[in-house]
Amino acid sequence: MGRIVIDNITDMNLEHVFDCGQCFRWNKNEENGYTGVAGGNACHVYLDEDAGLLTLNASGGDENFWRAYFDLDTDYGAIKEELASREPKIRAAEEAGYGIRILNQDFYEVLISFIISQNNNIPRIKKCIEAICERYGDRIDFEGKEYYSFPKAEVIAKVPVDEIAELKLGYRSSYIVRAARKYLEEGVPSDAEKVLDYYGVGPKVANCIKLFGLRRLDAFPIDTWVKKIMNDMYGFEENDIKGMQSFAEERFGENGGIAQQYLFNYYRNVK
DNA sequence: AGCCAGGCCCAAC
DNA sequence: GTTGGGCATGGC
Repeated sequence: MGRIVIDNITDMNLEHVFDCGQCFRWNKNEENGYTGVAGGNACHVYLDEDAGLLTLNASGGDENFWRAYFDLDTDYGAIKEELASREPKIRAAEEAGYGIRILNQDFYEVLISFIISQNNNIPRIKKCIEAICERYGDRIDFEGKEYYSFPKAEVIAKVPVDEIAELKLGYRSSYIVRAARKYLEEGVPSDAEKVLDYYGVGPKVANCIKLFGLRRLDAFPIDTWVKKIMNDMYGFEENDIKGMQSFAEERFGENGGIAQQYLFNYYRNVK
């Protein structure tokens, strides 16, 4: 598909985009960029922040696809100002995580990925997802190397649970197959609250799916890290999930999910 | 070695 | 409606 160069890029930093826990299939490459797979396309991406140039070298996907995927038409500078005006203490987290953008990912890929994420750590989540892709995804040959798409729901839905369990997914194996089947029947939910109807999806994973898979930017996922943050920064007891949710609603509002990404990045990668 | 990880299900209160 | 044990696996 060749190279795509997009100019006028501001408020973007690849490390922060890919290392804030929203996606699992992008890794640093040897040319100071990142390589990953999205929408069935393998892609190398590079950013010259000073020049404001984003360069993509992908096996597929046109500029419109990648522009949407990387959320290039959202003004994050304005969002950061709005959040900080309502809750000044977030400024430090915004600065530490400058250039985070909420990717527009495929709902079903997000659904399966965050089912895998539960009670799991990020390095192992990435390994589990790559294992599923290599085993059940479509091979993508690109520049002499092999990549794999995220497997279609049609494929996963037919896999016996004990077979997919060979990939060391633990008790999540059955959740995954059941989720693929449900998604095949129902498609992308029209009501975001319905993600909770998936077996194996609880409040935290549901909020991740809403935020990353349905672009519900107000969704505020509370995991073990955010509990620590909310305790440290705002004095909440670690089991006071309701208090934290309503605080996020009131203080961060429609951009609560973006605020959460800054905070999550801040505590995992800085503090 | 032992605690913990982007938690959830289910039974028992 | 809330609370706590159990859960597969491996990173650190």
